[in-house]
Amino acid sequence: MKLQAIEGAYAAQELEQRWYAAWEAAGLFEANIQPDKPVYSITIPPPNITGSLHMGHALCYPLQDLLGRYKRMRGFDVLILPGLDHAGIATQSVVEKQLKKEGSSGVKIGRDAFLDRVWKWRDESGGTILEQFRRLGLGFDWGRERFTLDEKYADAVLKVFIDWFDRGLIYKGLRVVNWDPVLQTSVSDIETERRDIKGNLYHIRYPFADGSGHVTIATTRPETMLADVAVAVHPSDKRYTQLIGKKITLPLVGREIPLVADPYPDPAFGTGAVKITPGHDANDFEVGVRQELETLVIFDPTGKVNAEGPYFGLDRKVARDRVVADLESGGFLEKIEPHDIALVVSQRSGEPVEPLASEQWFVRQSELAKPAADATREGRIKFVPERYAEEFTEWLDNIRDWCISRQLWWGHRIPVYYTEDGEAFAALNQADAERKAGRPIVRQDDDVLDTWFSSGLWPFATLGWPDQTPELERYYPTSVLVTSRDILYLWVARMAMMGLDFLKEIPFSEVYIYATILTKDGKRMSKSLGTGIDPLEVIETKGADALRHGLFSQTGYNQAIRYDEKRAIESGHFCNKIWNASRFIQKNLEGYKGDEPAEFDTVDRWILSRLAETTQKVTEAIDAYHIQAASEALYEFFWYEFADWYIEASKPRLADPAQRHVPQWVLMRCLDVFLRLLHPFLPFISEELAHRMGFVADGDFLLKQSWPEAALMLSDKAAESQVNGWIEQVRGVRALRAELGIAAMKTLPTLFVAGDLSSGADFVASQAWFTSLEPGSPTGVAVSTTVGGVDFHLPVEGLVDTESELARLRKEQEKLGAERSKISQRLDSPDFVSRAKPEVIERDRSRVAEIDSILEKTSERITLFGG
RNA sequence: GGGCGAUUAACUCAGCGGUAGAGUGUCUCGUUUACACCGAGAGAGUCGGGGGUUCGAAUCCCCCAUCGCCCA
Repeated sequence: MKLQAIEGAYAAQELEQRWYAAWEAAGLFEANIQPDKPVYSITIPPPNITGSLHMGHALCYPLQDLLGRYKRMRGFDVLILPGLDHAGIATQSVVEKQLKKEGSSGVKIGRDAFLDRVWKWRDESGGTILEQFRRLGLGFDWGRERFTLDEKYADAVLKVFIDWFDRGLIYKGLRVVNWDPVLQTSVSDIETERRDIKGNLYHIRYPFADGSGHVTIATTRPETMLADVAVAVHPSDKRYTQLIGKKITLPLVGREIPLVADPYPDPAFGTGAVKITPGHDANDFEVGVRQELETLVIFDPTGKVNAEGPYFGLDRKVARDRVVADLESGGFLEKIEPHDIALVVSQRSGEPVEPLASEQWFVRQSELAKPAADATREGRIKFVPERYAEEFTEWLDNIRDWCISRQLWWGHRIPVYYTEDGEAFAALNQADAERKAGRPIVRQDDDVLDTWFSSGLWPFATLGWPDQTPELERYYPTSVLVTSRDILYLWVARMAMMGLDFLKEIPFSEVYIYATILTKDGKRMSKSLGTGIDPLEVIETKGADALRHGLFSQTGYNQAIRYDEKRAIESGHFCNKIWNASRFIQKNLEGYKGDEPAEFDTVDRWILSRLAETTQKVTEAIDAYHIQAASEALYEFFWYEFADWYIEASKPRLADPAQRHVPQWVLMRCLDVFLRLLHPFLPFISEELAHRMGFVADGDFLLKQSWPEAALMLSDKAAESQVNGWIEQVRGVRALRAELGIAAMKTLPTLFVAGDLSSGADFVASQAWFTSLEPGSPTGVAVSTTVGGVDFHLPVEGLVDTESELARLRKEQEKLGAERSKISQRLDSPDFVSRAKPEVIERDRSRVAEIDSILEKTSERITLFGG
């Protein structure tokens, strides 16, 4: 055993960087197919190549690191495969912005040159986030890093697309999609956000063509009336029954449109009559399909009016003002009411999304979703917390077809090739397409696939699929997916569907959804709002271990965490405590040989038993993803039991050469086991101390040590309850001292004791800071307390203020009296005595007896002080 | 409109049928040969409100309120 001195205060910075380099150099995180071991695998949620570390990452990835380290120590063959997502829109925007600065643009330089430019950006600055991951101490298999646009990965994407296309699951159709007029592409639902804004509800009169009056409709988007094709009312709405089928002359436009009956309008909303604009509203589009109406689109891809006439070329915002003004001057505007609107905004551009009917590629979902929903219902995919399973299956059961085309260049280009007459073939390349078509191909589809289409293949494409590689064979299905709630549908559901469809097996058996990190006052963390906290800054100032622990200590089955810097500071203090306790042990190893003692004292068995219990708790809590409980168990054991009591109690014994080998061994044993338990949580400080204490040899690593087995450790409940009793007694005596203003830790000569302390005398005397215990009562004035059936008398001749001592005793009397009456009330109830569990009744009875005995003594003491 | 979550000490959060807990902050005392990033002690809550189930409810059920998230 080789010790390296522990000196100075704990300083995270230097040791964290040093250890990460050593771990990586030693290939510690590489998965090597080890057939004799059970498998544990994770393919991490690939961050965007444009991403930079935020607090969500600082929780998500350390959680996976924790699980991986834990499983490795438990003897699993662990693979944690990292990688990056090409992030279509985000990346394209970054490069477009660069070009704009140079006075250029994608359109100017053309598709190929643009893509070269993006690849160049990716090689130079894409993926810095993976470097930042190393600062967090993440033990991922960097040699197996994957990227969703790798050549091999792209093959998997092609295969999936072609397969689905040939099976008729992929189709092209006219649908209303979320259109981003700035980025000029469709965006998926997840790429949009709702924002509640104050808007208006415009009531507009639509006159009947025959001049017989009008119907008033209410709308929040008057400008879209240019594309109206009907007005709808609910069939049961008596106000309109007589009018159904009449023709309406659309104001400003003059087109004749019908008044139709459809279940969509809510009679209670507005006037009950709704204008129908299938080209610019998803609900209206469905009405249009049902009512066989045509679809008009009046905005071009940039959001400007494309219809000939007075509004041509106006931006949609300007068009609204003009349309409203014209309606007003035409006498069509009945009123304008303030109205709250849930505006849908594109996350990427911040621009309100334009619902726009356009030709897009879709994947039929119901047939693919069913196996995923069934797998969840049957428990083959388990969610933690469980409540997400229902949410998940519900979504799958009501799934809508998936729009997979994006009007971008950066991504997997849709492998659809067209013949001159417009027939479409999905193929690996043009030659393959021509072979399939049996005639020349004139062009490939311009669009690329939704990024989620490729990331949906992540758990198996990263392992080499469609080839049947040894990795795929061994590590699929993966063990767990750790992810956040907001991509449950868009990513998790797709992986489940794709994995089940192509590999006939679920991609992961468990999904752990961790909490969203908010600011300390409960707001969303966002860079644009300036409410974000940079994890790297926390690492710089407090250490990655402190950051990890601060977040872990709040992570369980909750859905939100308020991050307060105080948590990381607190965790830093914990690190410091561990550091200093280790230093203390190291300084007290004189003559230590490392042999297990033949006999232990009660206090030794107490702490060893607590260690076993802690091991058990931590293990169970990790298995249940209740990381908070595991962190807490480690914290409480180390600080409140090991440091506060065992180390303190060991001091007198360490001073005695005849018996010091026993506490030395116990201290070392506890620290050794504790550091192993701590390692998955705080990998750096645990590694550093395990080496400095000589638990792990040079060139070896804590990660290669075995996880402690609670079942093999000493458990001694009798010792636990005995020492817990002594601790209570020490606390009672200390409180007495404090009441009298006697300094803590200032050793006093004698404490008188009446009652049976058994072998706890030394413990109580030393911890309550007395030189010796003497049986019986002192002759002079004393203050006294009774704990656990033992009376303690502290002689205080001349020290005590009679009045304040009387007050103290009366307060105690009152407190005990209140407790007694509460319990005896319970015991007096026949229902309680006949129905409650015997041990509960027994506990109450003995407590009443104890209180009575203390009360009796308290009265005596009051009398003694002349009360 | 539907669903989910939260509401516990001044603040941040545990506990989730059997005597209300922690950290931070507050007050008092203390530098003792691991640690003042420390130690000792104290004070602080009718566990959001109202019903119900139970011998017993912070904990289970129902209703309501407030806040947050998701879906429409």
